[in-house]
Amino acid sequence: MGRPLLPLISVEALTSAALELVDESGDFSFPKLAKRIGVSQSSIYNHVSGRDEILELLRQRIITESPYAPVDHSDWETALRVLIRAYRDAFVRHPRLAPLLVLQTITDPDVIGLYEDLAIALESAGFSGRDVVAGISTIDSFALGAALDLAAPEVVWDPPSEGYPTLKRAVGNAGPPEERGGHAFEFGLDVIIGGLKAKRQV
Amino acid sequence: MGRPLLPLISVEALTSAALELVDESGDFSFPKLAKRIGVSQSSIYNHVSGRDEILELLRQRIITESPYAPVDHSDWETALRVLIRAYRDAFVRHPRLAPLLVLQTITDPDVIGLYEDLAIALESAGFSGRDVVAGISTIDSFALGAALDLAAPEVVWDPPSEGYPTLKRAVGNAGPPEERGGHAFEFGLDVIIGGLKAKRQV
DNA sequence: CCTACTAAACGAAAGGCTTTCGTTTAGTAT
DNA sequence: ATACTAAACGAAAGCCTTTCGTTTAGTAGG
Repeated sequence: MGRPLLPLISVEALTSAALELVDESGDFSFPKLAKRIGVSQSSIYNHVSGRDEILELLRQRIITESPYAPVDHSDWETALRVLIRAYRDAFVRHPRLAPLLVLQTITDPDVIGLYEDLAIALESAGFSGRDVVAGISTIDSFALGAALDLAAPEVVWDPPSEGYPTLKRAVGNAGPPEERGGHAFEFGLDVIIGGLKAKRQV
Repeated sequence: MGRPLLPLISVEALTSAALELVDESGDFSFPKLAKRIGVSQSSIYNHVSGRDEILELLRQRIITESPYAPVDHSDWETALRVLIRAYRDAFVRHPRLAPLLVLQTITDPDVIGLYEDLAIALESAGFSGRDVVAGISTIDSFALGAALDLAAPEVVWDPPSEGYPTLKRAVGNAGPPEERGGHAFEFGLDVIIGGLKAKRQV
């Protein structure tokens, strides 16, 4: 077939198709990606270096899809809330992407920029030295975990028939699944902010 | 070859070999597993149903490998600290296992028992209704994130050469990598406990 | 004791995946 | 005009998980 008059593939189209596949089936592959765009598998390698690069493109796509307003670092609490919420919101629309990005090293500047803002907010909260990194780590764990929860809402919340009375009662009172994730996030956000406030004063 | 006089494969040996492979290379596969035990790939299916079952066996193995003492639920703060630490300790010896278990539905009763204990501790802390589930969710996110951090210590902490001054300064002050994970966990644990304390009084 | 049945090994192969390589053709620059 | 690069293709290598039929060892029933 040789080179076509107009390129059949673009990085943007590739990213969009991959995101669609992930939203629909929880994963993507080169055969399926190629089929959806209407090209052959091998042609994709003319535009990206491989699977990992596509994963990083997906991360960048969803992060830039839900931008956050410039944060005012004089109010560290509000700043932190905005940043953590932005991180989580990125995954709300594409929950099944979260598990795929866990194993992946972050290279996207937009994402690292978010970490930079987190570091600034923690410093203006009064933390310094290794506590800043520890704080980022804690926030990162929480936000990633919240995103994973969205992808697998049924994991823990359906205990076996025998035993576990307290857990079962709690789940029974937790309300519908859609609401649960949202409330859990708000609750956890309050816990993190409250905990940082308390620790700051020590 | 037919059936041997003594079985060549046991579920325990299978689990041990898979755990070794994960510790060494971050993953396992049927060909490598079979080679290590000295049998053929297909024979493994006489003992387990497939890959997912092996993953659940691995989860159970590391959880039961680091048991926690029975918790005294009259002291909810200590109880929570013990439980969260137990969860995290399970992954300290096998950090590369964490990413593999993320996508996996939890079926192991020992693990669900840990969630039951978490629910009891949160109730005795004064939480009720959907806040109990939200609290478990928050703790779960944090513990899982901490385990993932152990597996990928370099993930975030290597920003590009240009920009990101605050993040870079923080990383520079964070000390050696081995120490970093430990300190981050202790910091986060304090944040979570402190945040729960503060929220309880509202 | 003979006969069925189950358990546990095997090899072969189906069908998935990522990636590489050589080939062909279109555009671009010297 | 000639070389070089870009972007498509098919074919294939080399992984992976899982299934299937075959062979043989042990076990239970008559």
